[in-house]
Amino acid sequence: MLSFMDRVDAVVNLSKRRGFVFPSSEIYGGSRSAWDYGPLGVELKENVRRQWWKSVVQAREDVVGIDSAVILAPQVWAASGHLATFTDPLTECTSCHKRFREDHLLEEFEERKGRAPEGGLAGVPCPNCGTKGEFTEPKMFNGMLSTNLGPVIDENSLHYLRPETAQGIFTNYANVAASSRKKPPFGIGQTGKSFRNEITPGNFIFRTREFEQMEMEFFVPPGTDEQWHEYWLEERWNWYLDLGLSVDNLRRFEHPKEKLSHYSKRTTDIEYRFQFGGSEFAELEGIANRTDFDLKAHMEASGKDLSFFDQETGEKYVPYVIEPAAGLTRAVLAFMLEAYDEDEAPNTKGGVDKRVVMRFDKRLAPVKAAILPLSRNADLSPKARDLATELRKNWNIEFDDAGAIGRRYRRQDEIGTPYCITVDFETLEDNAITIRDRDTMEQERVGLDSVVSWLGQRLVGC
RNA sequence: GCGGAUGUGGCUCAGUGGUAGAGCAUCACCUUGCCAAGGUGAGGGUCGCGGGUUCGAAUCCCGUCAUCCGCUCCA
Repeated sequence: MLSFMDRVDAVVNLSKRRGFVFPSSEIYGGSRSAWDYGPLGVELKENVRRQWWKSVVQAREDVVGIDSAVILAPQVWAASGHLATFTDPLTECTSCHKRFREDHLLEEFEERKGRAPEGGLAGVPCPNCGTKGEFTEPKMFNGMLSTNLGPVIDENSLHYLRPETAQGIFTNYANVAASSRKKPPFGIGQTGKSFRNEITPGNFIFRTREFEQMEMEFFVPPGTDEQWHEYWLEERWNWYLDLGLSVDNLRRFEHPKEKLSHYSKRTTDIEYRFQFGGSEFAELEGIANRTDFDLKAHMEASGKDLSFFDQETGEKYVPYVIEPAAGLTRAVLAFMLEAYDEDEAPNTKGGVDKRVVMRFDKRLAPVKAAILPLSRNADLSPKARDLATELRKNWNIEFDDAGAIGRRYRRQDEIGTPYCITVDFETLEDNAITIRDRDTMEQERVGLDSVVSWLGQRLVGC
């Protein structure tokens, strides 16, 4: 049994070797703020995104999608509270060099002693080494990435890259509701990049300063918010299970009331068994009851009325919001870790060899099938290439005629290709090919005419 | 930002003052070959970067950069 960190190492190595994920800017030494997705990685990531979009947006009558800008008006972040709460005062103990949030140090002292420390920070002992009051001057640490818009850099040019996609939904709430003729309960989904100045990025693609989210804001009449919260928890939990995460590797985490975000009434995380830094689980997705916090905040700041008038009951209200906010790039990591497996395959000498196989759900597999002509024979190649061209109309297909057949099977197993199709000398006579299954390694003879329908039946929803 | 470790071909590493190496991987050709590690050959490295010592530096010294592991960041 592989340990978690061995599994992570194996996946990181496989990622680079086969083109899933590369260190960003590697030729200049790399930057751990972000990672780049290679030819297979981008397929996998887009497949995860597509499954989310299908499940949360397209398959539902009550949810529509949008794609908002990354850079919004700065007032948005003032109104949403991010400008205030994403800015933390950080200080460092000059003795042991641990960093702390100034406000946390003061709060903890007061909780313990029942009084404020004399002289502020100077009266607080370091929680790590006990040295009293030896802290650096607190520095403000802003969690949002900033940039300057326009040719002139001054206080008016300062803008922020979104730290969450959600606010682009709230600012478009009225536009979407009116143009799509939706009324609560209904939702707006969006996927895309977000940016946060994480203090410590790391652990592969788990925590990066540039990352991708899949968020949906579901607007409901106040009073029905708690039921809808439960509903979406269930819905999202099942989505991960359906795409192959094991129930043993998933956990729900209920945020303690006193530690909730500034906007939240209740937040429940869906966590995966990411055992980074000694922890058992870490967050994949947070499902929050944001109440009417955001819409009200934007009503007040913008002066626009974002309330809803219900014709049936004659009531006017500001909808409550249930937000399933998932990390796309974290989901990719979870699916990769879950898919990684080592087993044994027979070899030509009658024994068995170790085999690395990514057991992706077919819907997530970057390559759906590989065409492997048994030999580079002049009669086989054209037939094999024609088949590949035909199948590419529907799916992402690889063609490989280099090296021994066993080695080629191994290459496809390693990237999780569900089906390998061999074209052999018999094909020239019987017009049939052999399809080999990734997991069972069993083979089946299928007529060339029916390959498309054979695959079509097995690649439903891809 | 602080502490510790590391930096030699795509990967894993050897090489501790005298003209850069191995295995794996990649590519080409050969092999009628159905589950990797047959044959022949090829490509690929200013040894992280800058400076210093030396007749001579991957190797010694100084600086610098980057990565990895640790520090209440909630996708």
